[in-house]
Amino acid sequence: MVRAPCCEKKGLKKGQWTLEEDEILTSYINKHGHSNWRALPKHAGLLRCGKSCRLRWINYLRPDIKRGNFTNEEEEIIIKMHELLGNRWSGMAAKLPGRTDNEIKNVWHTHLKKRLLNNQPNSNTKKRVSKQKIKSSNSNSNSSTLTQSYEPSNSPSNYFHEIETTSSNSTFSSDFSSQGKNKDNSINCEDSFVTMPEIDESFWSETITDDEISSTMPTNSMTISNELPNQQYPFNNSVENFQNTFDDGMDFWVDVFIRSGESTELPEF
DNA sequence: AAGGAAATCAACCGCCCCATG
DNA sequence: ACATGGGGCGGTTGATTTCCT
Repeated sequence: MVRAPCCEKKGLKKGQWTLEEDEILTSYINKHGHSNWRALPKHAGLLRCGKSCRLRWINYLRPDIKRGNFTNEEEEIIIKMHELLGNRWSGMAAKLPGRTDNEIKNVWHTHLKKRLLNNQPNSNTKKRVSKQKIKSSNSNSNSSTLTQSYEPSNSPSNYFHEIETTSSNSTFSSDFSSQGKNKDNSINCEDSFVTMPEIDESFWSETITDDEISSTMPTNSMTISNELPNQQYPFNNSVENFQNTFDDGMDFWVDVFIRSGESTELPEF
């Protein structure tokens, strides 16, 4: 049986979004939400496929999107999560607030993969400066709704504070093939753990300078200084919070991985 | 300065999973 | 149990930008 195309192909616009389209979509979603992507373009008056609208919103128009170059720490996180999850871009995006799976995927394919192949510790040495594309009719000029300047965020690694790298002896299966969809939280993890809090938007709002980053973040280490204030590491050991935090299997494995720090005993895929 | 090569990234495509009837 | 529709995901493409000679 052949499935019907997701949307009527005829008469639908493709390619770059215009500022006007962006505004229409943003306005509509702000007003009505996006309960039905397929019906959305019709109701909003857009000549776009519902999927295209969804993608545009998720990857670009969403208010919580974080633009700009990835920090070294974010790249390190991506590399490490890729070791754990493979090409589970959405899983990685879930742990990098403000970043989209598409963006992570692009970063991986453009320079992280090459960096690993070349065994380079830092890709920024040759990384091109990301500039907003200037197109006459292009939505990329929609700075009215999006923050174009990138502020170096507070370190995500702060949340991985004091991870015991020797605690990698957690007894878990190496089968990750179904973790993404696994809703069963009854995974037994009796070894040492800490609660990984959800990273809220305020996490990204604080800015630090590059110098601060470099002084608190050794290039090749996920461990950061103990001298930073405690509130930067909102961990506690509550089992209750632990259970609430791990809403799905993916979160669990990501956090197990993160806690394991530099462990070399990663599962193979 | 010009032109080609390489890199980047937004967007599309098609498949898969899940919810629903 | 099965069919169907919708959402989500990962792979890929192609336009654009930047670098290099």
